[in-house]
Amino acid sequence: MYICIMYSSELLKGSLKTIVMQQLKEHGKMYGYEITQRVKELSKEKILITEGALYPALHALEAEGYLTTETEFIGKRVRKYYSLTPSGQTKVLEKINEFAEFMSTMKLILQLQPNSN
Amino acid sequence: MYICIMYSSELLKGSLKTIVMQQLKEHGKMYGYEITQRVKELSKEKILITEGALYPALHALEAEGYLTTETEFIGKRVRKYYSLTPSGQTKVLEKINEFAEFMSTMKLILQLQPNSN
DNA sequence: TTATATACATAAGAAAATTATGTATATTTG
DNA sequence: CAAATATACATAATTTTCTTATGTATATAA
Repeated sequence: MYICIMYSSELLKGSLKTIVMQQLKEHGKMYGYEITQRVKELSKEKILITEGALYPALHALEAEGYLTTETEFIGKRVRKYYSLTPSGQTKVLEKINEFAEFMSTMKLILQLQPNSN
Repeated sequence: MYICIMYSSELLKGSLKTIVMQQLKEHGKMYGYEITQRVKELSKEKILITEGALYPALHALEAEGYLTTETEFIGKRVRKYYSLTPSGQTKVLEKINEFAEFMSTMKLILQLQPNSN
């Protein structure tokens, strides 16, 4: 029996695309399931990206021109690899900066001491 | 003509109640408009809480038992002061801790260097 | 062989904002 | 002094972005 404190629900809103794009920036080329697993591992189970959130986000980012896809077959199973387009590479930097600034402002607003992490 | 980079829209989602409760924790007793102005000032115009977001949030927090209200008249104009209930005082600490943890995880995920703010 | 993991996708519903609208008083400015 | 702006509340319609549920299918571990 576990008690799982997952803030993925409320606080994650608005930062999912940033996380996804950062992973692609770091690893060049990834497929959906891989992203969920890596984020799960990196966050020590604290950020669990659901499929219902991930796939629509990936499709939206592709429609916005930030991602391109290549389909690959592993045996009979399909895998859809996503990678950043040039405009996606610009966008991810913007998003990361924006998030860093947001964190900085929130630290001020919430009066968190500089080394509270 | 200005260019206003406001992340209040996307990133703020899920953290509005935390901000509001933190302000009440710090100042004891505040009315809605006062909260918007203080946060605006503190954040250097970066976090602009809209009325359509604030008032429903305050009403919800009151319904959840975290806030109580006192109505005051300034001349003929009404002012509704909110303050934390005992359970609200507990809750705000939880919320701040949760946010700090979230920031810490995001710093890891987004590979932000410790002093990037 | 059965459960679990991998791998995609979409639809219904909920939560929490934005934007728009409404009401009213107080103050500043031209 | 009139008009614009600031103060102060509130709610409704809409949008965004999740969760939860459902669906399909293959691969692997127990």
